[in-house]
Amino acid sequence: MPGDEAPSLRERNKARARAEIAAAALDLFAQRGFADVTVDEIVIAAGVSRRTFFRYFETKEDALLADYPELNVRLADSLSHGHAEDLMGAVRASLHRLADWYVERSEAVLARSQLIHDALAVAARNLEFFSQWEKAIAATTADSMGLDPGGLVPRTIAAAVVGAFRAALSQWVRSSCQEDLHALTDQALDVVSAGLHSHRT
Amino acid sequence: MPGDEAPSLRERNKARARAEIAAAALDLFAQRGFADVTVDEIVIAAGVSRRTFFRYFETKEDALLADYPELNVRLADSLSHGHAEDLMGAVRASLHRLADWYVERSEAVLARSQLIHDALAVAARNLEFFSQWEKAIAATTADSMGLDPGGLVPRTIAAAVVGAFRAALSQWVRSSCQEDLHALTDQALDVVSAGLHSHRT
DNA sequence: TGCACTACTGACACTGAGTGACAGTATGGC
DNA sequence: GCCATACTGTCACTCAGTGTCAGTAGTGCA
Repeated sequence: MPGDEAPSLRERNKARARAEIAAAALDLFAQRGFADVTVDEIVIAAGVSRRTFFRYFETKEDALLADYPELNVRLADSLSHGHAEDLMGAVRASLHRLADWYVERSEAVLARSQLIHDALAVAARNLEFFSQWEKAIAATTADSMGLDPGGLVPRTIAAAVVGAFRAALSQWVRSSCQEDLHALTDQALDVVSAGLHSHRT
Repeated sequence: MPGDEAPSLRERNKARARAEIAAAALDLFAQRGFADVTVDEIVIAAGVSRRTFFRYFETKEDALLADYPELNVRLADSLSHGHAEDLMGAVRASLHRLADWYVERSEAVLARSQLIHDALAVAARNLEFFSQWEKAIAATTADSMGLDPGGLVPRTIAAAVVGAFRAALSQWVRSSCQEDLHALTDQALDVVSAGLHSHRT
């Protein structure tokens, strides 16, 4: 299969071009906001043609969320290495791997978080990615429990887990990445893991 | 305040126009899919001008999800009437009121569910509405527990609860609205309420 | 090194969503 | 009936996203 091991010159050029376009876009977005930057301006800044931009990114939103797909494969990879006996442990470990990714890019995450909530279309696109995580976790859950991946219980568990992680991320960003994302993730997972009824007042 | 009690002729005309446009749009979407229908075709079918369409709906997606805002106010209304002593009970009751809404519109829900997943932009917009429910439930939760509505615990609880309801809805649609949505809602809520750890294999 | 083959890019024209401005028409209060 | 206000239609415009095709750079092979 192509793309394995040694990336060719073409592959490397593609990856570099994609990263350069995304960087140029993020730079402009950070200066003037998502809506006020046109694709024309991005491609001029990046030194490529309009058409090339849309070969790398399906939409303008995707240019802002350029590295999310990488995050998806990281989650899928991590989930596939977990032990089926301890489902929640495997899921928890996978989420901590995602947390690592976020912590490594604190500044970029912070710069983007405001932009994401400014434009409704970006916010919606952002949620799409979380829903992909839910699918992946539901599949793993169903697999370990011998259930239908589209069934009620796996989907409920996946939604609760990803929801917990979203809450942790949100709190982390609110603290300007000062709090410990791993600790927040554990706290949020503890809430859903122990059960919501224990939070009666 | 205007709009209360007796709706004027203007108000009724607006509501009717909006409903007619949405009906014309849904009809065309059902025939040929979301992407293959242009706004021009919708406005011709509805007998209004292009500009009028965009006065009633911000985007083409919103024309398909026309009655969702109504659902949001129903949730907010229901939550505000709950007793603070029994948070989970109030939330559960509110979700059942939403379930009623869906059950009343089974055919329309079914017709739309396919369209929603066909177009990525619609699916993303759809998730936006669920995230508004999360905000509302997080606010209620925070209120009843004396916490920050944007804090970790209320957001985690809200995400888990709404996630459970989404899973129930999804399972209901998969059964072509044949299963009992209220029972599915209760089952999903029981999963998150009892705690995920109880689902170890 | 030279030659074909394939992947990628740029240029151009086009469709369609969404917006701003303004003139015309219907509604509600007097 | 008259006037202020809300609503609608028309027109012109910007910009996102797509199809096509010719040109160029990277790759495999002799």
